[in-house]
Amino acid sequence: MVSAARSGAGDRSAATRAAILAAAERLYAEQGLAAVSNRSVSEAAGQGNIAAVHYHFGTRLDLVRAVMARHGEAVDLLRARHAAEVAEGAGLREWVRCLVRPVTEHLAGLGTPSWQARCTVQVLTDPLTRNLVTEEALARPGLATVIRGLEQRLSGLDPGVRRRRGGMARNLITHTCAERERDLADATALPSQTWSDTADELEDAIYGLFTAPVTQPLPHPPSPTEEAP
Amino acid sequence: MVSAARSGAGDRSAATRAAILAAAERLYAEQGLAAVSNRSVSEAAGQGNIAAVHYHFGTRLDLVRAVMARHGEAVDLLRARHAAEVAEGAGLREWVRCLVRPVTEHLAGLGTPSWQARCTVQVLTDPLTRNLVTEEALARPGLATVIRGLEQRLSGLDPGVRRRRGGMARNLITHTCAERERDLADATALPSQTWSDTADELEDAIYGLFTAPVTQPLPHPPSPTEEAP
DNA sequence: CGGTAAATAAATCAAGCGATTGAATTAAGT
DNA sequence: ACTTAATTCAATCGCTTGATTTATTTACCG
Repeated sequence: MVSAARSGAGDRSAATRAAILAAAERLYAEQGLAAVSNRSVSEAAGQGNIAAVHYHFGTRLDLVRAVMARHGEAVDLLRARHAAEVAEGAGLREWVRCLVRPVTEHLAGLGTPSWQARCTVQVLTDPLTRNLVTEEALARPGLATVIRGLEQRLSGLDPGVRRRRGGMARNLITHTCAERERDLADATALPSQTWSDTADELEDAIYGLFTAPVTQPLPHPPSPTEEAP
Repeated sequence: MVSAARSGAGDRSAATRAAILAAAERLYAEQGLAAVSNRSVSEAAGQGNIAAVHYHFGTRLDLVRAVMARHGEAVDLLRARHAAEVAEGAGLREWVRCLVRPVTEHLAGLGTPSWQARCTVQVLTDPLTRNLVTEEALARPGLATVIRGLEQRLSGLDPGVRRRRGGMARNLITHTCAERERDLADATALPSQTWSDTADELEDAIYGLFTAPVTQPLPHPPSPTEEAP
């Protein structure tokens, strides 16, 4: 079906593929995954041909995979660079920065309006594509490095609590960036916040989240679902 | 079309309405809003009739509204009760508790498996229904009381930061509960955490989030999107 | 210049969709 | 028992979807 071909004809193909990916990302972000047909993606990509998506990518899931992979690598390269900079003696704050800045910097680099963050939320929320993303993300080496750095600085924390707070941090980054991206796109007025400001606030929040004192849960009382008024 | 009728025939109607709401909530949670047709909802509700949804609720948006309204009031009553208990001299921690506990307690009361939390995430993520929910939630008196209590305890915070951290807290509650609900539903093994444990961890996290030190953003440097390596 | 394969276009298929319709069923009031 | 209204059922409309197949265009390479 495919594969960028033997020769310079790949230029045309690469251009259409890029157009399709950009169109898909935008439509997914604006309308949600399930609401967007491959037809509308093809049309929005300027291809009068409604089968363009099928030709270049195959099934719908393959297209989603390709859309997500587009930014995944770039972000992870930024992560690796940040991780290399903090090196040895870094504290928790620096490792949190390694988690947040790569995302915001990448988004800043995309200009306004962008759709990546909102598209990510849509893909991450759709029950059929959820796993696809998380698996792909966890395979990134840069992320693994940062997670290791964070775990070292959080070794005092109960493993379960640490894991769940990590998930909260992920949620915070993902959805905060998506909301910020939406604000930027809708902004009729001038933007009051830069991506760097958003990163500052995210770092503060996640730092507070990780360093918050831990309440020891009581051993389960007889009925956990009811309590007398 | 509707309106629970003049007489005891309302029993039958009320029963089917409830069945439809339950089925819709479950399907929305499992498959996402846009992936679920009114037909499949009717069928899943045991109505061989594919037009049952249209008859009892009207359009698709009306059904979503009804599904969301089902739990909204119950949760807000819990919120009001919690707010009344903390009363005057309460600290930040107690007000955070007023934000978290009503949600987890309501979910605990639903038993396992439940779909409310995951359904909420789906409705909240779908671009067509996003606003519908947030507007409805902000009109609740209990929530308003709790927000007022929180703002009093956070008066030292910059209003913008306070507002955005509030949004983060909302994200944290919503998505953490949804993930927890999914874990509970999937759990082949025994549940290792109760809803009360989840509430403890959420309170810790949000308390840390609200009390985290605030980084003062630098006045914008020439180019915020690039920085030399 | 002509051969060749990639890329695009156009046409087709069964399936499912929302919405609406009118007929059959149910049960209450009298 | 019979009227009457609420509810359920069954059938229908025009439209869009994913997937596939067949033609047509494009441009590189010898």
